[in-house]
Amino acid sequence: MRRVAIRFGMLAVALMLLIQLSKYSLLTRGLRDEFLIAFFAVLFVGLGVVLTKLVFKPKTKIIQSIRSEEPKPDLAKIEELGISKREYEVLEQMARGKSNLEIADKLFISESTVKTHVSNLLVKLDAKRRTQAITIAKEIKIII
Amino acid sequence: MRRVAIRFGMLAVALMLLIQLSKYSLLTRGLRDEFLIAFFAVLFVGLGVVLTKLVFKPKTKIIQSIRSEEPKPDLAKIEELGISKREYEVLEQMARGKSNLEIADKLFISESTVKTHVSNLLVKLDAKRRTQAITIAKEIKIII
DNA sequence: ATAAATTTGGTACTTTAGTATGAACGGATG
DNA sequence: CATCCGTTCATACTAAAGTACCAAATTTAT
Repeated sequence: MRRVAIRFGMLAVALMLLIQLSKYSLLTRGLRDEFLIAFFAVLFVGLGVVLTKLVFKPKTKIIQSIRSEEPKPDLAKIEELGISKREYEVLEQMARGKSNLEIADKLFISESTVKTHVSNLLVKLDAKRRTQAITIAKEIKIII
Repeated sequence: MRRVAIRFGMLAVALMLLIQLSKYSLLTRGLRDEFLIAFFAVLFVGLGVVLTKLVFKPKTKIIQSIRSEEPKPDLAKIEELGISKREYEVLEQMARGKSNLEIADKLFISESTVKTHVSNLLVKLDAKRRTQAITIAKEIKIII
């Protein structure tokens, strides 16, 4: 990346030197206006490069912003489907591979209640099985 | 790639033209040295900025490279766990919310065979349920 | 070619998952 | 205050998932 700038600078210098050589002999005179300008040209181009790199350097933030696009559950769609808080909690545990009994223990409710919630979720997500409910929920981004 | 070369060529030509202009231009004749230097300083700094932005612009490619990090099933881990091709096919269908019968129909085998494959997968993935197998498989990145 | 692993399939069984239905409780709302 | 909604739970049932054990055909490797 940086090499490109360096190479360009070196090439510019070499180019201008060739121009000078083609027109005048280096031996006849010392430094001349063209050479001075060329020197400053390269110098300030390099300065511009460094400045730009300093100003536009936050690449990590760009990456972060890209990555932070996904971890957002679509709250609007959750409401749209009429999924309640408790149902959503069950859905989250379900998506983590928990059984009905395990979910019941974690949420301090009976397995019957979990079954009710799961059944409601299947209807609301238009799924036949819990595995399908999970894939659908991830597709419509109501869970991550 | 080719564009960079073309732009470089064009910029080199522009640079030389500016050198020539500084020598013979009617516009710059009456101006003093300090002003001239300042003018070129700003000009070339701007040139450096433009150049850098052109050279370092491939943001889309960076994004692609970031995104292309994930869609790679860890083939090494699949072998490590001793998961066969057929078992992996079953795992893929399973992760898409398919039932054993649906998987059987899709892979042209009996439901019994699917059950065998699923059971083997549960052992190899150290899971108690298919939902857990899916989450584990995604965690260790053998499926996307 | 023989051994080893994969793939396939079956039967019989246990365990989860899911459905249907009913009921009770509390909070919010008009 | 009556009603709707969400949450809770139970029973009884059907369906699907998963286990265990066995067996044969096929592929792959040695």
